[in-house]
Amino acid sequence: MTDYLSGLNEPQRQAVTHGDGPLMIIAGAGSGKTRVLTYRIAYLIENGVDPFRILSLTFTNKAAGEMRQRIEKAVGYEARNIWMGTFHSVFAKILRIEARYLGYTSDFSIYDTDDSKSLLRSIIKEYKLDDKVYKVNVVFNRISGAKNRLVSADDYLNNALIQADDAAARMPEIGRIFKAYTMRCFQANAMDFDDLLFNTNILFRDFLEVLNKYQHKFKHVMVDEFQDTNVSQYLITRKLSAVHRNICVVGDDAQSIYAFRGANIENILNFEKDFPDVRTIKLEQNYRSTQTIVNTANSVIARNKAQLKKEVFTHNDEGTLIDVIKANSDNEEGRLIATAIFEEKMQQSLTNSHFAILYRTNAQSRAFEEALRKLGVKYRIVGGLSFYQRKEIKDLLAYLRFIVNQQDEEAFKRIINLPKRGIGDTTVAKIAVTAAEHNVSIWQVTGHIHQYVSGRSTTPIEQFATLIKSYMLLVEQGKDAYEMASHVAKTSGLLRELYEDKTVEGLSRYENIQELLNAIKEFVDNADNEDKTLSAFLQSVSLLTNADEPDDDGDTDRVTLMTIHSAKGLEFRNVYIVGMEEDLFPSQMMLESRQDLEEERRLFYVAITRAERKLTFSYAESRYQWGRLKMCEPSRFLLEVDQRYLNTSKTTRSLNERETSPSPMAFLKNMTPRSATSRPAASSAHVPSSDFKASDTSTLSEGQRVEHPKFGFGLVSQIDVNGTDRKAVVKFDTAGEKTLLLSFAKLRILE
DNA sequence: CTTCTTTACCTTTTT
DNA sequence: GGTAAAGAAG
Repeated sequence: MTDYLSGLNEPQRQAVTHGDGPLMIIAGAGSGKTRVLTYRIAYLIENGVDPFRILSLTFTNKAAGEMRQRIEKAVGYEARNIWMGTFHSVFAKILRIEARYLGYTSDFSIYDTDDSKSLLRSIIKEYKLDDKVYKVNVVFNRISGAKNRLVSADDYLNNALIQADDAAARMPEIGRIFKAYTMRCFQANAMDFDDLLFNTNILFRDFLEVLNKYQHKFKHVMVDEFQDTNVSQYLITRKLSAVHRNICVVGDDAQSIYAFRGANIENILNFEKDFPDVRTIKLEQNYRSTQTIVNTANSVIARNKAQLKKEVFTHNDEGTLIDVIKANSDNEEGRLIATAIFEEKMQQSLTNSHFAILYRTNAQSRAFEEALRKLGVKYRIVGGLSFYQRKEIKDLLAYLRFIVNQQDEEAFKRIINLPKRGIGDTTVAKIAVTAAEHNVSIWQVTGHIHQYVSGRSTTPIEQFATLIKSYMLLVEQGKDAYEMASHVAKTSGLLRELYEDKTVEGLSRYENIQELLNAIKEFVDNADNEDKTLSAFLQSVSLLTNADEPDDDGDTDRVTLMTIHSAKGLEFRNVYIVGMEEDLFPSQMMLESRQDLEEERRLFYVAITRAERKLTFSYAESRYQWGRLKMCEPSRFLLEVDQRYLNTSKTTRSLNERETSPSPMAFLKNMTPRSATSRPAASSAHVPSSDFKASDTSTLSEGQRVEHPKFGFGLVSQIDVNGTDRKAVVKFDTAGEKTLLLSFAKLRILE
């Protein structure tokens, strides 16, 4: 028996040593899931399974990398040979090998979401459809959703139900757009994120010899975060494991937070149908958190109806109560949290990396960044506008993409006039039309422009084509990714343009390009990467997840700021869940569009269970949104927590209200989220809210004096009309220079 | 064709 | 408030 097994509890040990046959592990939060998965792979290798024949699918590349390291510790360098990565990266790799079966070349481009939307925008325009009706985001989501259910463009068009749906939504042309989009991607030798999975399914469906090859190759298939896989992903793994039937899935239905992108909890139920001989093991003991945290999490998730039976418990100590912090504004919330972290760090002698601030949306990070910076606390932000989404980075990458794949329409559009060559939109459109008319590629037209078009702009176009050809020649001569990238940066004029820009942004862009070049150098120097071509680099870079961002320097002792979604799978000693306000968390959009409070609640559950020792909730009463102040109510989730576990004494600290304010507990109990009319009485010093009657504000105009139940008297300085949404900008006497944007309903006209 | 100005939309979450 | 598309002017 291997020695690492001794540290495991019984269900963990069973999961690790389970031999052949399907296995499902339902792993509660903090139950040592990663450990089990790691040991299980190590165990298989020790028992003679060839690492080459293990496929392990994880949620982020980083998770894969860490797991690989841990396995390496147990079984040695052989761990390098395991097929490990995200669904997208592993199947992109397979598609690259088998591209020709699908009519692609192995140099196919991967369109990110921006590319996809840009292409959709073009198509909607070309079809002369109203882009107010056909909103790119909506169209994109419809198409993406279809592909994740393995519905092709033709299926989509032939499906009466879907067509009726689209007609009802007054977007009957989505099917046609879908079809055109698919064709354009194919012509561009490009796949979007969904295509990587969709096309893998097609590959395995239509080319049995290919399916066979991989079915026999992978003796063991493991899927982590199984609750977040969609149908398309599930079918791939099911097919791959059909021969050996050694499929091991690990998941927790309580942590399913990606239904919005097609993840399907049903997969867990289907799994038992598809593999009737499955062995199911539940890991229910939490090793991560205090009893208070575990119990809090349980009290929250217990409200959900859709869930599997599971009893998460811990033998850890009770721990401290959960602090609840109330702030006047988002900025104050930032200051209070930053201060709390600073003090806690000093008192408990902790390091920055013990702390994480988790929020619902990326936009919330700003206030915390500012406050932490002022206190001199180092932090890192995961996600948000990632490095690879910055303009200058995408520009250089577009050059590289086009050099590798001249069919890449989106890359072409990006670089044809960058730096400025005097080639405008009209010319680009002319090229596109000409290409379509003659049924040739854009590159064919660009490369032989005089054959197709005559005009003044032919000279710069010829120069552009010559430039690209010179780059292509270098690739053929075997230059690696780094040599190519630095050569292109220098000779294309991109770097020069940024160098000449002496503004702060220009400087930072210049540095970003340098940083990208460093990253490429690292890629080339990394011995693990056998293929050092530009093409290989591009494939790897387009599938980085936002958890995969390189740390900007060696200083890893930083407070972590990120969305709850990004925090999945991580743990921190102290966790601050901030922005606990109705309409923010739970998100208004989620409630409106999908009416799915349960997924938001699972998200809350995930956030809570990230904490090991100490948890803090905070919310603000007002928040800047689109540059204007907006009033907020505490989240209903604060009421869903078993109140015994909360310490609300800190909610008073920030109150700049009168002595008459109620105790924080009373405040929490009285509040009724989502009903704007019944604010707690005591928060209005001027008018008890029960007496407050809004007057008819249809005649509200600038310069009028008004009264608000909470803020008292003020002067309307401006009327803000945004579509049907009319709001008043009111300057309040009490709030000093504060100007608030308020809906009419809460205002009473005086005089 | 470029540059400057105006307008609209935006904020869920991510591969 | 910040971006990106559209409009106006040179």
